[in-house]
Amino acid sequence: MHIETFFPYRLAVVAERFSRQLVAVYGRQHGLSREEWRLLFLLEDAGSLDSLQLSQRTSLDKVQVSRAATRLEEKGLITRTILGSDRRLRNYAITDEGRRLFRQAFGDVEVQAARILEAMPARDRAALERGIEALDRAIAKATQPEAGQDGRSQAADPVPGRGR
Amino acid sequence: MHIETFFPYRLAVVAERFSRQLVAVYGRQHGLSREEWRLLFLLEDAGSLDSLQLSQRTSLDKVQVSRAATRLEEKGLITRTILGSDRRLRNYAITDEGRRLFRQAFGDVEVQAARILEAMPARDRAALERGIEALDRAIAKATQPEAGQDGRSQAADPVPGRGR
DNA sequence: AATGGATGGTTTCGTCTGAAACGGATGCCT
DNA sequence: AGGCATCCGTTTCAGACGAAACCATCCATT
Repeated sequence: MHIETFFPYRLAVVAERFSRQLVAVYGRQHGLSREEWRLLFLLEDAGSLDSLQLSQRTSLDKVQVSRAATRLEEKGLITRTILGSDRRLRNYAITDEGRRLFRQAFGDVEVQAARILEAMPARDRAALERGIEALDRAIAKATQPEAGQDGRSQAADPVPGRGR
Repeated sequence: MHIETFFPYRLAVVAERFSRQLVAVYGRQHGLSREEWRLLFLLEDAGSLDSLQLSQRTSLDKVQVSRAATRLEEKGLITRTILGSDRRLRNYAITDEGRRLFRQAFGDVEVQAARILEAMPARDRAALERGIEALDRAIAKATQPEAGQDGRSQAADPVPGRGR
């Protein structure tokens, strides 16, 4: 078996290479870490989110959110307030400055992403999008085998769910 | 723009989720880091490689190789010798113990990968493979030709071309 | 052969990361 | 109300990482 043809390796390498092209933009050029970028992305879209909503919509765990939010707050890009209804929770909101920075960074990232994706034939691009969505579903399916109705429950659970 | 529909985000999240399913096997279960895993993979295939051949065939940089090789040597899974022909170079070879461990880990990883990929309809799987290969080519295409406009030829390609 | 520049591997440094520990806050149960 | 388990966010700690500095070796030129 050659590693170059082992699909999981190909996927990981290509995905990382693509990601690096974008990190080069929002990271090096606009000074955001990956987590900060994602958090700003969510907040620019929603304006304001509490931590429960946030954890539902990100692939970030609570530690990552906490650290990214600290840095974003220090930079004045978001505000973080304790919720009155449940003082364990936080409400995150994007500031004008944060919105301004994000929009600029997002524009640049979009350009870079488009530059790469438009170098693909349209059919390949469609195949990629289709394949990624299907893979996502397959992971969910293979990871949580029960799914209720058809009763074909796979035997022992070999990999405890990713505790996020 | 919702982050959930931003393609670069989708790709990164899904690829990482897939990767985690495999790291859970060769990592948690067999005690290998990602870099150790890749190095063993190459060496099990080739038996023995010098560092030049190795850098052509991996996405690992020299620091990662050095560190992973140190750990693998400590564990007795590979040997590392200085080449007589050029004493700057190293020759890496897999040991019997390394081969044994890798084969076991590889079997387990393959099962886990197949469990997920076989949960996809065959056509989606084909689309995914096609899309990934095309994306790889598109990244190469969109990043290489930038040397022309820039005046300063900034040769240093961070990812040396994958020989093929 | 000696010098200077290039090449390859290792080490160092500051930062980041994940897992676990921690501490505040809430809801449940008696 | 008082315990007690649970839930959240933050902090801690040890290990991992990337970039740059560093050291050894080779090669080209003289």
